Amino acid sequence: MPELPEVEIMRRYFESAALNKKIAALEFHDPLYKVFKSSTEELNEALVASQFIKTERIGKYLFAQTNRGKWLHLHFGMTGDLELFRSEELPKYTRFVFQFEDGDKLAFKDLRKFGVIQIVESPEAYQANNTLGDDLLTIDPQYFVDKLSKRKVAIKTALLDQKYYAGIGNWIADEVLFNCGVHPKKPCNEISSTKLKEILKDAQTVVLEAIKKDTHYGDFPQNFFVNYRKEKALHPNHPNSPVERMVVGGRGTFIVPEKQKL
DNA sequence: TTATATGTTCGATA
DNA sequence: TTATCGAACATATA
Repeated sequence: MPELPEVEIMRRYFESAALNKKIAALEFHDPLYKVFKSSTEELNEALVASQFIKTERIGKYLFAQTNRGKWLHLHFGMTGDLELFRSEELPKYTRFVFQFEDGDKLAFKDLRKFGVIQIVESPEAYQANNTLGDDLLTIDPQYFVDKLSKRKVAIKTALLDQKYYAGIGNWIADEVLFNCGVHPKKPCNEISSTKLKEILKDAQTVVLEAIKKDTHYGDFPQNFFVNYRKEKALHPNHPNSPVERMVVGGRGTFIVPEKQKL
């Protein structure tokens, strides 16, 4: 479920589901240990009998601090999600469960297992060790221009890179490039500073609106381009220019040809 | 059966 | 050394 807006919505869900509740036990349900980047011992040590006191989000990365100081880091990959439940039966694709003292259980579900669960010292330490940029919403326009204006990569590829600004994913990149009328394969160094600033501004606007409307994947505001993000779809403003699919940076990419030219 | 899917990482190549 | 590219990861659905 996870680009920046969805992770922000998940952060709020996590807070309402888990904050200030004592953790009674943990359950591990991923036999291949793909999503656990910390050992079961380390997770138990840091989490059992403690409680979460605050959360933080950087781009698509969610962090929660325990009252014992350590931070839990959650990443949702392509298909990660959280679900509060009380039944005996596990929600489908559950990989991990927090059992709380009050009987609530919080499942980390992840069909494709691209997600991550681990204990870290702090969000800042994680950022430094993994070359993760600051959250997209806090990025300064001049910094954005400085980081992009000399690169030769396709603009879409650069937008998906989390190194300098974190949070843009595949549909948001397409959304923003459509809004700004930029072809995804356009090399960064051929785009004016003014246009780059417009791209940043639009990305932030899209993200804020998606958060405000409580957007979940497959359920976007009507005016979003993502609703037409499939081959041959007709956007109402461009009835004579059906949506075209291509691959940019290894990702499926959708454009309206008459609006986004190379 | 083949292609595609909300993401990231790592090895190869330029 | 740095920048970029492409494959790989795991699983379901069209």
